[in-house]
Amino acid sequence: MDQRTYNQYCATARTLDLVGERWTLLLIRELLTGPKRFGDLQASLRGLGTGLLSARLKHLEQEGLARRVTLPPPARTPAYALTEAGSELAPAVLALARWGLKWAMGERRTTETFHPGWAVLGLRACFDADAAAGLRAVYEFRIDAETFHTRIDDGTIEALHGPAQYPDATITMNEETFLGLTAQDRTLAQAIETGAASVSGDAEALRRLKALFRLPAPSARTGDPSP
Amino acid sequence: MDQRTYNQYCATARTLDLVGERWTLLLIRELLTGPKRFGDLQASLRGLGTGLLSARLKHLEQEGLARRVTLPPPARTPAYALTEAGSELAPAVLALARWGLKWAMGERRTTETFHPGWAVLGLRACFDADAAAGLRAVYEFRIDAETFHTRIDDGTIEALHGPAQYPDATITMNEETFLGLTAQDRTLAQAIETGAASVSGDAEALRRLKALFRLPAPSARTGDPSP
DNA sequence: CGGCATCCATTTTGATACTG
DNA sequence: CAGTATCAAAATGGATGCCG
Repeated sequence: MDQRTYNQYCATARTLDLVGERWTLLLIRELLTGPKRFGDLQASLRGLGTGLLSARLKHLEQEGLARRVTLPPPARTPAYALTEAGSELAPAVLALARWGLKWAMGERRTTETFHPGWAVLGLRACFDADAAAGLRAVYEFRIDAETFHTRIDDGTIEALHGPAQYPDATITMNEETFLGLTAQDRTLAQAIETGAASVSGDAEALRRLKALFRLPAPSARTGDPSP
Repeated sequence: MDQRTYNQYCATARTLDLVGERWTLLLIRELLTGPKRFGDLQASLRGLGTGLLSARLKHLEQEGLARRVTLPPPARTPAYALTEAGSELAPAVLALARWGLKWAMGERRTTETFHPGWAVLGLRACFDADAAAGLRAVYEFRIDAETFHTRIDDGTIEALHGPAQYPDATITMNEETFLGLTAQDRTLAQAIETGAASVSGDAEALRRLKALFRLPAPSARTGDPSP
């Protein structure tokens, strides 16, 4: 919010003054998985027009949360990346995502768009650091046309859009199968058995994969008091 | 957002559909420190009109995040409290607050309002669980007319508006002194020395107090790339 | 493709007046 | 107090059209 500030000397309000406007946190969600071009951003955010996208990006740039970069060769096209300050919004975005996974997901509505790329952040949201103790591995996921990867290093995780340079293991499936996994309709093992998913690469890394990410058990929101 | 949904099958977007509208997260911030009456909420949120406040509360109620309660005797007046689902937004709100403490606070602007009550959540945001190992104590804070307290129990913290029933220690100061502490202009020890703050109660609890809360070092937002 | 400018219908909001 | 009703101002969404 630019002119429309909350005018509160409060850390939460000051933060929301910067990133609380419509679309802004979703824009940051997109950028948290790596630099994106203007068109990619717009394609991911149906309903956000070019004018508003442009204004939001300018605002983030002005406030030191994002900056324009030129993608390395051979792309050389302009893109947007988060600054350090912007990247550090990850804990907040992940907390919102975790809440949503538990309290707000349910069935996919027919009007809703979906991009496998959104699951990249889901990996971070569901990552179980304890389960990754002593593990060092790079996994590459290929869901339909989208590729992303995650680098686990002993309790830390990095999850980015795009292919990995040297993946230890690769997991491939289509979008429908992938949605089935996130909805916990079936497990990865089951998907592999039926041929809906395929894996390749380091056997040990693949064996440890399933323990790394823990989806919260979905709950229904009721009028019950807080415990 | 009611009609205006992002229409994305994504946990972050679904969450923001529920709580991403203007004022909503600040409303939840208020309720995270205990039930509040309609008038209290409006007083804390300058600029939020009665109409919008009413609409937001209705929306939160409808979505199972808050509910109307009747305050226990002798008050008996209607108020609003969070449900379990609403309370679990605390990690997200605290993450936004932590980000703001590091990247967005700086000087207080002359137009900005301030309520000591906002610091209640700050206590949770800055709480260092490790430093609280083996500690069990209730602290009561009195800043001008506002009173709040925090109950520490071996790595867990609860922070609520209002007085504590059996505080182990009490800390008293005025708003200006309190702001000086949060701005790290001086320490609590210094404030006590100059008589700006006073403490009473269990000496051991007071001795451990200063280690419990760690304010992040403020940083400036620049265009630097994320590391 | 990457972006800005413009126009316009619809929503959201802010501010204030008003009622039980 | 706790809200409802009302209205003007601002933000948004969608559709272009334009330019490098």
